[in-house]
Amino acid sequence: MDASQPSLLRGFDVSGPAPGGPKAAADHPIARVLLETPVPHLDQLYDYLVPADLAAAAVPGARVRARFGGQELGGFIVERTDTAQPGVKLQPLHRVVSAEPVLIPEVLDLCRAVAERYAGVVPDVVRAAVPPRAARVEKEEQQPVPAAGAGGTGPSDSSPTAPAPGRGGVLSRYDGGADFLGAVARGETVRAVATIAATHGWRSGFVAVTEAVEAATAAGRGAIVVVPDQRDVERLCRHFDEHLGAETFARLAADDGASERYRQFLALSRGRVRIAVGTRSAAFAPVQDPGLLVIWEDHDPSHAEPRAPYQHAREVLLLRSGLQDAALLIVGTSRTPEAQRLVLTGWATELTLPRSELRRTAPRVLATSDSYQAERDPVLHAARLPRAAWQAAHDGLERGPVLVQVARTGFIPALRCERCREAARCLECNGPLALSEQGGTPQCRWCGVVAHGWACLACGFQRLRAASVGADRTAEELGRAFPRARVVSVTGANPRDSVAGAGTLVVATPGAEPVADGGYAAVLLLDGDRMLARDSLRTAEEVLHRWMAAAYLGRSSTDGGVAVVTAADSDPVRALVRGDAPGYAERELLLRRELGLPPAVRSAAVTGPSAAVERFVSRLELPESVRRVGPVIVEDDDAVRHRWLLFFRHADGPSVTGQLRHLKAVSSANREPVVNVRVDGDTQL
DNA sequence: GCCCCCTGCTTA
DNA sequence: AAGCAGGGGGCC
Repeated sequence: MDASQPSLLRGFDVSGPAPGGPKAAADHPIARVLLETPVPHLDQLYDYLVPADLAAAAVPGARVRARFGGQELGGFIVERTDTAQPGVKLQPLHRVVSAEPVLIPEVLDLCRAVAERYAGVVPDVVRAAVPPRAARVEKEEQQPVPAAGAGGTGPSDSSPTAPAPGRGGVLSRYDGGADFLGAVARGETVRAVATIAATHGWRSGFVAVTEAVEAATAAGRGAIVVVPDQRDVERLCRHFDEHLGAETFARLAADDGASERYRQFLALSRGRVRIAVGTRSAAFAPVQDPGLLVIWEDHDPSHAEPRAPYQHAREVLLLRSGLQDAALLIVGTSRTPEAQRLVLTGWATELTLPRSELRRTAPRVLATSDSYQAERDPVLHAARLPRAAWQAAHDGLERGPVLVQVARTGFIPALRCERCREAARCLECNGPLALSEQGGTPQCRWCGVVAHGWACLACGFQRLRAASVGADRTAEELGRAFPRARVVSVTGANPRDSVAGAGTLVVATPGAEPVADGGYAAVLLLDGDRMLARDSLRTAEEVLHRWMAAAYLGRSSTDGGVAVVTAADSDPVRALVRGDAPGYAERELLLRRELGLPPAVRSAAVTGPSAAVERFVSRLELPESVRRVGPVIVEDDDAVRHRWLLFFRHADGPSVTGQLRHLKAVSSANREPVVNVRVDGDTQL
């Protein structure tokens, strides 16, 4: 038909348009397309010819399929233009999957910024940002968003309309809080870190989040709230249902199912609602003109994407805040060194609860060393209870429910006799037996002797069981220590939202603690020393958070609330006693600065086959100030891999990650073995 | 990533 | 001259 077309096409490629095939679109006949390929050196835009019959559907942001090399790939139209890259033989777009603009320009820009920051490829980020399509959903009538209740999560929480503590709201009781809310309401780009120290646990935090979201709405702008997991999504949505209205926000969570997720996504991209609540990928939600970005509990590891390029929701929101002039609020019951760094550099302001207010709302905290082994009472010994803790629980049960937080199963690698449950001891040295990581034969943790042919010293039985000293086991032991209490065991596998009443003893693992109506009379925090014994940069920070989160479910000291932590004196213990998570984060950050460790500096881990990694690292042209550490040998499934760690200043971030990205593209183009690059990841530290 | 095509070597 | 394996470049 159009004589000018064939010359643009590959002359003899039969897969192209048949002779006299489709004409190109009259207007903007070229589509620039982002292809869904994880290959680093293909991370760029490609031009395609838009056939006339696809012209109307081929809008920017639309999902398409196009021929690329020998295969057909999915992708997104980034823009329509009149001119193509010179010297390129254009292929026609094969199909416009849907005219729905799902990748909006602001989100694409964000994906690019994230890819740069994490030395990854844009399509990998886009995959997290745009949920898979559910064709049917696009055709549905535009109904009010059926948001929260839809998941059938049950009416279980007949939550007594949130105990909104204090008139005048939560945030305004924090120094700087009222100013922050005012600025958000005026649509200004303010950034703040708020560490909620208050009884009623997360509910106070949700009130604070709601206040901030309402301020953004008042400014005529949208808002995004990112929470760590499905359970928080449900809780917060319930809260929003009551305080903002069920039809005012979209809920983005993978667990709601593909159709529902896409339905909620469309409600945002089509502008029907402008508030999004969801898990980490909600940081990319297509909210129109977001004026406020919130991350709840930014310490939670679920905020980090487990797939390349391993972006963290907090950093995504930080980038988005800059790109879209949106206010940012980092809020939760703990303070990460990352958040503290933003405060210290002046990038964010800190919203602090005045000491007097803190004393009024916090429980009294006692620390007792974890010395139950020295106790003579066998019952307390079995339940791992120092006497002071027992006393607090005993008194507390008279006045209300009592919470006992225990380490998760698996934290305590002890073994017991299967029959009499006596702790299994090494026959040589009396040390504790434990299974190694992979299981197998038990070994003494003191002398290392392998316990072949073990027999119980007490009863002679020859079989061991893992002393899963988790919540269930502890509940059993505590039942004996408190014969008159009603003992309830709550874990991730056996969840429960709330409890009430004196005489109830709740044994829970960290994060699973139910809320008590009116607060717990006493909170016991057990297994502290064991939890602190793990070796990772984040251990103390995590443990302090777990303690804080549980302690603040207790009543305030003025109401007789008490929390007892059983651990040897240490920085996190002192921080808990003082109720000073920000102070702890600050000391921790200053220490990291001295040691040259994240988050005072940024990091990148380069892992892969030894030769490839060595070559990769040696080719990097890095600023002087970059510290290289390695190689360390890591083994996964019989493959020996090397890992180098790079530590670099924040100011050098763009040049270092740019270099890493460039080199990945080069080595991928050269077909060299794949090296894994992980920027600012935790797992190896 | 996958396809294609080039190269170089084989056998006749 | 045809056949086949191996590897590198291009893909819009």
